[in-house]
Amino acid sequence: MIDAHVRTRYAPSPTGVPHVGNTRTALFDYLLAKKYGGEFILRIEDTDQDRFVPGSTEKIYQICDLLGLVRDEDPVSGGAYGSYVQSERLEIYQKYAQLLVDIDAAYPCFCSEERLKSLHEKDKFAKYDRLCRKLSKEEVQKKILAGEQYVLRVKFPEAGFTTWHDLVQGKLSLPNNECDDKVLMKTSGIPTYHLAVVIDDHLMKISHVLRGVEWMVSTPVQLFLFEALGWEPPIFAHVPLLLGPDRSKLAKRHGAKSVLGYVDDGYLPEAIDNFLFYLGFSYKDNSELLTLDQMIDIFDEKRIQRQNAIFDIQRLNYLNSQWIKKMPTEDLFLRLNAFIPSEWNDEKVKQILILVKERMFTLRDFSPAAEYFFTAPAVNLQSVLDQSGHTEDETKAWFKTAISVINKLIVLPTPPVIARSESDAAIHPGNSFSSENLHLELAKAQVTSGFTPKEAFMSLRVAISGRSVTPPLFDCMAILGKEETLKRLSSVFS
RNA sequence: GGCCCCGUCGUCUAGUGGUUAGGACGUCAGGUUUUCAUCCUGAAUAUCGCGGGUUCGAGUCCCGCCGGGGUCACCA
Repeated sequence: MIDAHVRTRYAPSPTGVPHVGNTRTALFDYLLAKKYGGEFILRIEDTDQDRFVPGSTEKIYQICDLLGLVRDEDPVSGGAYGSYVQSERLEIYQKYAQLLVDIDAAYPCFCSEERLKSLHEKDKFAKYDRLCRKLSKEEVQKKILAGEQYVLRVKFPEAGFTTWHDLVQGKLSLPNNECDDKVLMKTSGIPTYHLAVVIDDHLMKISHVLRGVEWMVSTPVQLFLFEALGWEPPIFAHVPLLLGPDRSKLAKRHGAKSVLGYVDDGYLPEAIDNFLFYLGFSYKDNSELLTLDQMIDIFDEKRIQRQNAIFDIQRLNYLNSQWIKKMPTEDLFLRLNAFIPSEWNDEKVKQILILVKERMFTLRDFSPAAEYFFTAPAVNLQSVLDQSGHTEDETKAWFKTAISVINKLIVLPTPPVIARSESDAAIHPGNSFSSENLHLELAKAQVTSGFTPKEAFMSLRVAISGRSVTPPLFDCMAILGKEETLKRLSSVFS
């Protein structure tokens, strides 16, 4: 239970489209804020001008929108503590950087890139040797006057431990000599993460910093800064990472996609939310379909998993297929739009969807499973014969029978509704062209045909669809319509 | 390599000293079906990373080891 007013923030860098691991942290940020009736804030951390990728900020908004992560404050709609873009807050950082120098918590460092590089060449894991920390005020003054370039480094304690209580990790205690004097301000006058994050989190009144465990070991530096500035630090919560199948931090090389990529692949945002939630959290058997609001209720910061989770696409597939099945056909139809040719008739698509949704894992599965309804397949006689198990003449006779049976059924002005849809046979009298009557009449004919049900119906299936795997045969015929069904059946032997 | 975190079926996990170590995904088999999928039923898969303790009793507590991960940038 948390008493304080909760304000969390998702603070991505616009260095590309964040992958799902990063997005999961955003989900947890959102959940924590909403669980306690607080605010969820989006801040763009664009202090690395070199790695900036145009367009990423928009992609970040898109991802949040898709997943339903509603922001209370962000760069677009603003808020009481803006700007929410770090590059627009440079004067603020400069002011506090100066303050840190004044209170002797930071110092200018004139070391050249070459010197730093040589330090690392000698020892791959070398820390900054704090050379400039020993410079006298006069020496510093002289160098600055001489126009020497410098960065600002934190004057981090050389000994002792930094201890804090992490919401997820529990009590953490790191030896101070493991941290060196991190750069706070680059020569460009732009702050590094360590400085900017502390200032922003304080100024924006962030109560809980939820971020990936990769930040755990740099927390002492930030804690030191909070203390130096006389500010109350937020509560830190370091959440585990998402790992690729090879167990290393999920990355592009694993084919790690962004939420946008998965949506493109036909995954529903609802399923992605659900999937991300279960990766690192458990509720019942971890397979129930949960809405965002339900996740808010269920979420408990104390129960966030501590071990890294491996991204398993099969679980996403499962959740996605379940969401597809659960979703009303009308709603699902709306989602399908981007995945089907625009010339396909809406009503027909909906009818097919009722049949096909049971068999879909992603929205992309629809189109290949539906195309023969719109385009007559090329059917070769041999494949029909393979299914019928009879000679060409016998098969031809069976088809003739089937055709005449179908011919007797009358097409009503109302569309032939398939068996599984909301409508029922009542509005379709016994002699009408409907799935149910097709079933009844063709089954009767099959009995006297000398064909087994399998032979009789599989051959018809191949004839109308060109394939041996389709939804129930009579439903398919009903959707195809009497005319088209007959056309396809007769064309086999013409 | 130093430091830190983690370690229960392939995967997500339940488990807070006494359980036949449970569930779900996946896998396999059977049932249903004219096919596939759905659905239903069932099965296999975990010497709880390993080794020592503590205890009448340990997945649960302690120690050591091993394994995995993270981090050690004027990147976040």
